[in-house]
Amino acid sequence: MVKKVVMAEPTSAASSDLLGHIRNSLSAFHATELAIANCILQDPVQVSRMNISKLAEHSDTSVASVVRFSKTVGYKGFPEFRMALVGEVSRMGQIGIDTSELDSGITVEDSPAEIIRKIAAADALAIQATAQRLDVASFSAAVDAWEKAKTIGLFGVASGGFVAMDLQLKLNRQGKNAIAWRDSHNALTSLSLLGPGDSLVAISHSGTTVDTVDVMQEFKNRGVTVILITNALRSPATAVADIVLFTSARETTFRSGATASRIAQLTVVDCLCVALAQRNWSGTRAALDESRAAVGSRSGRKMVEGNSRRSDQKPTRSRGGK
Amino acid sequence: MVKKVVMAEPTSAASSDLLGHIRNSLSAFHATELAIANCILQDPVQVSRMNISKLAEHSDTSVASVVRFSKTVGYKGFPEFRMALVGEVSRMGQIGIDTSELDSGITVEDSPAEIIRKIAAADALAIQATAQRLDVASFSAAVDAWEKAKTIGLFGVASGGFVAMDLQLKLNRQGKNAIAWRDSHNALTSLSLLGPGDSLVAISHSGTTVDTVDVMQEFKNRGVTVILITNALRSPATAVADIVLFTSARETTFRSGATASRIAQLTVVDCLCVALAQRNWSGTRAALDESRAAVGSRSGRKMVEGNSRRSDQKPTRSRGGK
DNA sequence: GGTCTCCTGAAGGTTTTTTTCATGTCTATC
DNA sequence: GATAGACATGAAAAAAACCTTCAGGAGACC
Repeated sequence: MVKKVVMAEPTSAASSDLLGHIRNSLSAFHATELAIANCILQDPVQVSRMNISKLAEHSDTSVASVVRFSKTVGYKGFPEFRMALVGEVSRMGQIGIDTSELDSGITVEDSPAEIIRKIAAADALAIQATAQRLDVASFSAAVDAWEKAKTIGLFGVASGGFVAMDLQLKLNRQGKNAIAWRDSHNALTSLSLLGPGDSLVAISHSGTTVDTVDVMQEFKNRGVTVILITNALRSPATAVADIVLFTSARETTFRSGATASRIAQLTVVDCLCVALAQRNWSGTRAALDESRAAVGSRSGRKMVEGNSRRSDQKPTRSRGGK
Repeated sequence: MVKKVVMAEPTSAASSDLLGHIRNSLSAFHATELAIANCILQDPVQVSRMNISKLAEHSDTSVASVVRFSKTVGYKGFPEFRMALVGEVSRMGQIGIDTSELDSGITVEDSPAEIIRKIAAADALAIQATAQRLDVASFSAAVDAWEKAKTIGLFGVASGGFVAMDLQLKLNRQGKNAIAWRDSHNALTSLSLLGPGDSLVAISHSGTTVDTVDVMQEFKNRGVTVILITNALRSPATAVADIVLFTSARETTFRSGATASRIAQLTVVDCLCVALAQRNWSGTRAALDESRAAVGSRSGRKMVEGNSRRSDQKPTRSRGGK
């Protein structure tokens, strides 16, 4: 009465290697089961989206056979099986954005869906690569410089200017004095706003923009700590900067290429701001902490709640719409 | 007016941040939706094994509400939703912490390296989740609208304004007429610049900014096609827009949270621009393409299967394969 | 060559999901 | 303050997906 000796443990939809299991069992399958198995192995992603009749049709078998197959490999029925397959596929998909594809860029034949996928992959990759390569020492040094600075100057041209302005917004929100300039004339006119101990952040993808280098040099001459955010390993700008933070966006064809870089810049800038906020916060928090310790009820290490000071945080629970 | 083209891509079982998306949208949900969402967030694993009636019962709602909920968060129906949930759960099980860590946010004790890692992870996730759930039909509709438009208006306040300006730069570079406004007064003063057939892009993370909604409404009254880029599932702004493109950035503690969203916005905007460029490009490039085809180097990797269920939707292009 | 076993698909029955519709609640407006 | 409209909600009917039963048929063994 026993049907078969295949079997995994029943109904464990979680972590078994379903596809491997099927592949291993190929020899034990009958004709129709084999047809179904091949369909599944050949394109699990597609199959995971089919309903039972689609799969039956696609494998030139019948609905009943698919049900039997599902049971044979160890599930209560087709829905169970499909859920396991979905889980498997989802896990597999997690592993790989294959980066080789990125270099090929976007072609005229690419569908909208493919465009989206490719660009998103490139952007996400840029962020991750940037985070990975970001030199922690330089990063900390930059935060130090910011913390020390009375005023922070920000400079970027074209799209880099938007990052600078964005950064100004973020810093101001923290109560930090910051001014963004988007052209060298304005920046140099305001030269006297910064002095020794202050800090200038220059944002330049290529690091070759003449204006940017000029501005950096002038401020540096005044004793201002110059921080550069750039994608280019070596450039006129890196030569001038005191602290360099590298983004790692790879250029792809068909796009201005700067977008991934800008996104990476934003991420870096965001990290810096959070790190700065963290310091201030822990500073103001120290007093509070001490007094609380004095009362003796010190329990939580978590900082999340309450005491929002001027910070832009929302209360943890109520998210969304403001 | 007519039906809006909203909602996320159907059948995407792969890697979007479903739970984060739900958590983000909590504030936009009604009572019953909230009950369902809480059930899901509280124990996704368990829920992923329930059928629709079990979930309805478990959340003290009705099956109809569960179906509506599934659609609201962007799936064609409950099975689709459950499959996505299964995928999510499966991945979480594999990686372990991952996304839950994001919610804990950044603590005072985090080292700079940890700050970088967490923020980068959040930003990268935002991009991937956004790409995954971006509705291809809406996306294409937006590109259509742009292609048709004589002039494109762009509106965003605060940091959304930077995205708008950035976008203007990109469009201008393509030779497309575009104007970015960063406050409603300027925008409304220039009302007459756009007319029927033209297009307005509004960028609003929360979708609740009064100025933005006002501007959208005014332009819509003039017959302008209004495109909205937002993170909020339901908001005053989504009610007005003709085409909605959703970003999926998860709010985290300790940060304004808008940064991940802004990065996602940039990615979306970049995709749109590339898609637009591709069309123009394919126009000028058609000849070349044909000649290439004549030589026979076209490798057809067409994806089969029009995936036709009851089509209450526009036949979006066949999705990209994997 | 006959019989037996067991695979196979079609048809019908059951469960699950979706849609429709009536009801109640909330909001906006006069 | 009352009324109309919009909208959320659940019950029930309709549709879809799924499972089981049953009869036919291919291959194996005697």
